Amino acid sequence: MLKEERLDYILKKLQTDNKVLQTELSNDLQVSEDTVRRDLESLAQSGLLIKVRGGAIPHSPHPYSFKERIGIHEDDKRTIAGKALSFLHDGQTIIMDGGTSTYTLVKMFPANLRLTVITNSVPIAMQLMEHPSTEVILTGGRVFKNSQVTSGLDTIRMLEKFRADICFLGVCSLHPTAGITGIDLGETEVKYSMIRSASRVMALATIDKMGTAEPFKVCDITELDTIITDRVNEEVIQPYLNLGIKVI
Amino acid sequence: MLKEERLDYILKKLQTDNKVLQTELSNDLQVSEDTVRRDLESLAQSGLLIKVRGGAIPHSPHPYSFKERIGIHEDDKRTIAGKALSFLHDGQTIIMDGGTSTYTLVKMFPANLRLTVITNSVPIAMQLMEHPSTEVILTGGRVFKNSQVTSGLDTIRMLEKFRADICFLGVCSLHPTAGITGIDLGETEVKYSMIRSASRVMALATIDKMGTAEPFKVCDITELDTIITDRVNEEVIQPYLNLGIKVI
DNA sequence: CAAATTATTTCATAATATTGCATAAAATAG
DNA sequence: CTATTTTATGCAATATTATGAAATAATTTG
Repeated sequence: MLKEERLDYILKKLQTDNKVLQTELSNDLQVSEDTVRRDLESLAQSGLLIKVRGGAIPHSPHPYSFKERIGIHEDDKRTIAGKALSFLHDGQTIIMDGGTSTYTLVKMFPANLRLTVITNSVPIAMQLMEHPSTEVILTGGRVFKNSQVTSGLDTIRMLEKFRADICFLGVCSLHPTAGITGIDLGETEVKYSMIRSASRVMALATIDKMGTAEPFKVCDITELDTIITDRVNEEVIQPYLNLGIKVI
Repeated sequence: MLKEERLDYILKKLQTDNKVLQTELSNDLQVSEDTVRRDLESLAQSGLLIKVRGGAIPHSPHPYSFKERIGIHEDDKRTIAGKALSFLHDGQTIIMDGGTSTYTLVKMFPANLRLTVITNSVPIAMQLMEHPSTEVILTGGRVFKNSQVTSGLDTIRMLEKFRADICFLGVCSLHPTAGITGIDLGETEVKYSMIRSASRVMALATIDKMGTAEPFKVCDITELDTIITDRVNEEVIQPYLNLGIKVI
């Protein structure tokens, strides 16, 4: 195995897991930990990652402040993203909302999937730069630093020009009667615009976000076609099913 | 077996396997490893693959992309960025073109600098996410993966709405009579639009880009106010000074 | 056509680079 | 503070690369 292959593997793993452990890598790659350490060192030298005791973490601390929630909910998000993947097919046009769930989904895109992705998320656009076969359209506008998405009139105007097959919404809060709600007025307006521009709307939400509400309303819950969540809890999801929304 | 046949075989194998090993090739082709090494060397010379210890790996999917260019001429770019910094003051609105020079400049922004930055570069927007006091406006549009910028009509329309104090242009080629030129029509159009939306235009260019030209024209050289370069070579810069352009 | 030139390839050998191991130093957790 | 884990260092084993000489093949030239 070439050294470059190892480096590649490490970077890919870092990309999906948001961290790498030397012991794990030593196992995966079948080389000594010394070699792994030296590999990490050289990657750190080129600024591709940050070496920490016992392993390494990605260089660009993305919004979804990796350092703070290392690994937390990461598995749940991958579960959700895995379910969402099954709805994606070559040739579709997809609107991708910002957020950690959608970001995880994008990271899991198979290399041969050929999509057109419309997004207002800077990290998602950045991520798709690596993807060989997606067409990326970024909506313009003012960039919000905490959520790392563009928003405002420009964003909304641009979204209005598209007609997508599916909109994947990263939702903050979901409630059977309060609907979909968020903590920022500008962002909720953009989300609503995304919903209007897509034939089907799928919300990605970990189970703990269901049944909660925030100050600003995006839309009624009935605007959703499907809710994709990590664990399907009968009790929690029944109200949504009653409204004719699929929950998987 | 002809040398060309061997080279062909190597490239095909590289395509399917994503790597080649010298030992393997030596076996497959029934020639010594020395010969294989020389073959790989010549292929690497023509930029068809990247030679690494023990074999070779393919060129990254988008050749000469932003990612590969980053790091080359890094010192020169920092010199240029350092000079450019002196023109920046709190409260200004700046248009930042894409490119590695402008990216380096953005990375060097002092933490307390309070700017409004309008850019079509995804990595620059991403970088400024870390910056505490800049306002970032990203122009929308289709994202080009090589240069990692948005371009197209949406980008141009959005740029038209702004009036910036300075436009920092990352130029491909500069020539006293041919003007500023680039290798992609869409991108040159966007650059022109940036120039029109700013009061002063400053080009960031390493000295080796001066006196060269590419197929698509951005604008006449006289549209520039200032050229910021790494080494001020009297002979090279004289034609620009004669046209009333400052060179520093 | 044959000799001479040139290019290509192999082999032998020396120089370099990589890797894993042993051990000591340092950092971390309990 | 001590036990444990991780990191750093030197070193030996191995693998890879570079170099020059010799052998071979291809091409040119008279």
